[in-house]
Amino acid sequence: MKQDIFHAIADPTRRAILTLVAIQALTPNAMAEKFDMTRQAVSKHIKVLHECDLIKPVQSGRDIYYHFNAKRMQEFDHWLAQFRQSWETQFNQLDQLLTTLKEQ
Amino acid sequence: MKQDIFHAIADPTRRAILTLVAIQALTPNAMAEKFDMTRQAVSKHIKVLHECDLIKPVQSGRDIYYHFNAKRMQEFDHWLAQFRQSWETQFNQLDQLLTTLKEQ
DNA sequence: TATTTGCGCAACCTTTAGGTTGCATATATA
DNA sequence: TATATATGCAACCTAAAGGTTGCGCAAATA
Repeated sequence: MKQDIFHAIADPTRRAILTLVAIQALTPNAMAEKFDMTRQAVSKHIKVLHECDLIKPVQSGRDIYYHFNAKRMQEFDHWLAQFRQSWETQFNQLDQLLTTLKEQ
Repeated sequence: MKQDIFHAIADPTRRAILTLVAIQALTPNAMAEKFDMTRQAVSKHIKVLHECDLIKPVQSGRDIYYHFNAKRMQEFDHWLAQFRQSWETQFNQLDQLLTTLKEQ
């Protein structure tokens, strides 16, 4: 079941996991040490991130290192693109307002 | 209660609302016409978006026009920034790999 | 003034999310 | 080989999410 990446990043623990693995690939146990919950709870979050391809497992003996998948993360950037024009417009309008106020 | 923007954008209906109001400010009724659910359900989504400041109400008689707040959406952009370096690195590595393969 | 219309709030219901514990399996190690 | 360790899966529980209907209120309109 391919999960929604927006749902995936909605959870703060999952965002923290992404931040961690973006720096360095980690095993589930290594991740679990960083959080105040059981390893199984962390594993559930890993599963969600894995199912939507934000992280990728690399097996090494009995260890599994999960790697950050930048390509997938970039989809957020693409989604945001539709709003960039809006915020540039809004900020220009704010600039103009401030300039006008300053001139008075 | 200030809501989390990550939670706010996790719902597909709310993302659709954001796309709509980024183009043009709309009233709850106007939004509700676009979706296959009751006005009240849409209103709940509006409430979530409003509580986390992604949209701003402007009263006009008994109508309320909700405007997109680009500034708030930009926070999502800032969060993404921490991963930009990762994906540039990964893409460069991919480029190098492809170049190496081509040379062989 | 009486009525319609736009909106928000509250109560309720069902599904999903996120945590727990327990167990099975595969690999590493004594 | 026996044991310890890393991981994933399943069952279970509670809280929250997302939908519904019904209601109240304020503004527009007949």
